[in-house]
Amino acid sequence: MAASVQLALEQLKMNGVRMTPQRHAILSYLMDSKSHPTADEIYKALSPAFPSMSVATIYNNLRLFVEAGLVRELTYGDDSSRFDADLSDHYHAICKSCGQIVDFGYPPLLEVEKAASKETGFTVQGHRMEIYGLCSSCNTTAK
Amino acid sequence: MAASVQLALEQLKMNGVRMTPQRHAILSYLMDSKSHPTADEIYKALSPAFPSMSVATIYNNLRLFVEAGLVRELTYGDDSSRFDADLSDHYHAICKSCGQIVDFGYPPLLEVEKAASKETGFTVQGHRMEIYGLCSSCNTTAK
DNA sequence: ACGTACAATAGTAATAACTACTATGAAGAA
DNA sequence: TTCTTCATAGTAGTTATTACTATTGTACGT
Repeated sequence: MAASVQLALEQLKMNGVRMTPQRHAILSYLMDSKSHPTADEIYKALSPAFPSMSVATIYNNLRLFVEAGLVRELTYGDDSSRFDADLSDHYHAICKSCGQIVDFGYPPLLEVEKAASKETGFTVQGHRMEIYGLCSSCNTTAK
Repeated sequence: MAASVQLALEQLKMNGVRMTPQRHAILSYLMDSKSHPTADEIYKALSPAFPSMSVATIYNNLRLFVEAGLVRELTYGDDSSRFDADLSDHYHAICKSCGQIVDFGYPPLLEVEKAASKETGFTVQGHRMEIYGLCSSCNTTAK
């Protein structure tokens, strides 16, 4: 885990991006976390270690990571963006009750991309797919 | 088209929802439009006919329609929500350059829902899928 | 090690989408 | 027509995110 953070930062350094403690902390947190945190959650999580860190720094770095292709931004419905540093092929299942996001694997939907390209004339670059429902714990708790 | 607006409003009336000119106009506009407008676009489009209409009214009614299942809310990335009154089974292709949203048909991805349910333990209620890329006109214009 | 250049940070102000609130006005039943 | 109640307009408030600027810190060259 920590190794790939180093690797990612090396890769950034090539483009004139400097390595700062804050940047390192944000990326590490994202890569270690499986919970697809929001900017605010990252802010709160790192506040103890960086009491003077600004929210703007979080946003700046998240945007940087997204532009560098190290992190993916998820815009799920009503509230704030979530961020995912897991670049492997996977999709998300989102609980409508508790908001939890769970990863699941499935072969990429290339068929759909092809069909869409044919029907719309688009040059397809990618797609996004999510499953909505109730997670197992919400399912047993709620009626 | 106009007939189904009437039908929809009849259906709403059963739940104590009144039929107002503004409400009618918003729903008609949505049902006639194929462009998946934002709240602000609807506001601007109806302003000539309803110069005194409030943005709050737009949002109130959109929420009402969404809760009644007459309209679907699309949260595409950075900017504001878009709304779609086409309830038939279809997906969206979104141009990364101009932001245009084009409908395309494809059989519902029930296989994925089943697989996700099996892997995550979710009770699946639905899914969302979009294709991202360049529309045909942006593709020829841009390099 | 030291100095320098320039990117990054902190802090705050600004923006934008959306929601909450309240007094007035209109739908629709009796 | 009259009354009840929901809807609207207008505005103030909230929240996520961005813009801006002075200061700080990184990393490269020496």
